[in-house]
Amino acid sequence: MPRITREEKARNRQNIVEAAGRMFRAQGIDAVGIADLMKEAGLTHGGFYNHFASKDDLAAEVCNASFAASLGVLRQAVEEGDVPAGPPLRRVVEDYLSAEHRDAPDGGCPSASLVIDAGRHTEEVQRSYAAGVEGYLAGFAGEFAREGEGGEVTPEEARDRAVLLLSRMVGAMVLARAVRHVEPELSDEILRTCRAHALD
Amino acid sequence: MPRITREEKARNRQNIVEAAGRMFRAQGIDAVGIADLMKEAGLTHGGFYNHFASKDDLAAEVCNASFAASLGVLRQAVEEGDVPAGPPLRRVVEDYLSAEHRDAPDGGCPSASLVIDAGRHTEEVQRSYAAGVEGYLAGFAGEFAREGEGGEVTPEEARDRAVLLLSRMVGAMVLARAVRHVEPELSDEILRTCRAHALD
DNA sequence: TGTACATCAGTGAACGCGCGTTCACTGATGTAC
DNA sequence: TGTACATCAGTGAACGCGCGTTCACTGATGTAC
Repeated sequence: MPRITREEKARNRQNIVEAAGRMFRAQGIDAVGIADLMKEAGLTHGGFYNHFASKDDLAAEVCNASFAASLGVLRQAVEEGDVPAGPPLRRVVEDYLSAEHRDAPDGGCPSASLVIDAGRHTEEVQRSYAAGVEGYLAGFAGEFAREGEGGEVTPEEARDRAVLLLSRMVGAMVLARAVRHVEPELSDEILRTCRAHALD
Repeated sequence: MPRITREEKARNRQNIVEAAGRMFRAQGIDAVGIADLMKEAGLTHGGFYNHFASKDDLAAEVCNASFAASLGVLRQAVEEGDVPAGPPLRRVVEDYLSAEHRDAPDGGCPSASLVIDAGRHTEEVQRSYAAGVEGYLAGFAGEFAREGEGGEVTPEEARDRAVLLLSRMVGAMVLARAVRHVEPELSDEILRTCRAHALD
């Protein structure tokens, strides 16, 4: 059947990146084999190297793509203000520290799901991850600055608060996920407590 | 040369657990091979199964041992109050969120170094991890209760603060480690900011 | 526009490697008398 | 206490497996005329 159209090739590549994005976040980069993710993308494993130089090459691109998608969702939540009411950052916290986010890492924040994986891979992956973290921090800091409209919040304070918020949310999420299967109540408690006090 | 003394066997077993404790925390459980860690313990790989039923069996024991050792160090810091002055929990935060702890995960807190690994292994490993987290929380909560001596701190508040503190410290540490090689300044900033505000 | 040919994405077998685990063997230790 | 024998911790080769990666092959697409 091959050879295929240029558009089809592009679509296949996109499918690989998206499948890997879900699988890497859910299971970890090393736990997902090339054959697994190619199958998930509807292809066979041999063609992988028509698209990427190596698995680490894909991992770096996946990291970028996952952060981009995740930041997009975040920004949308901030602007549109769907279900949970209140100021944007409060809504972000509610979404982030929800049981749904804990139980579906495949579509969630890569800061949390790839935080250990990133450091154990290529420098390219690490750069990609660090850039994503910076993106999150910038988004949060901007929102803190906007909320403190009276002028009492300096850029430095906004930045500090962003760092504190991300650290808290990432810590709560990784801990909640780690104990979820054996201590569901502890897992819920961590989310609940941090949800209530994350913006203190 | 074998067979060896019972005491020697016990010492060998201890060496394996300690070597694995360091290596698992530094590199992750999956990144360390049986042969690697047996070599580090001064043995050859074949003898591993004279001591443990499987790698996961060892991982669970290592998780327990690492938490026990780590909690011991913590308790000691609280009681003895070495270099950094101030109330115990302040000293714990300073130690925990230090560059030294970030750069030497092999002797550090398993809550941070094994947080992702735990969830990806046996239920036994997860139980072992969860028990360690509970140990940390109990220790922190006890200290919060002791510090709020005027009676204004209820047990529930002490517990909440413990959950918040651990989440913040774990989040800051895993993030700082993840970006350390490519964005050392960001890594330092995360530690510095959280050190300054962890007990707010 | 039509034709001839080069390109190249996908396929699936194969390669080399390292992993967790098993095994036959060794010989000093532990034990029964 | 001394002797004879069973035990079993350590050794290192070997096994099976799955991984990332390579490769020869196919045949529809893209392109040059």
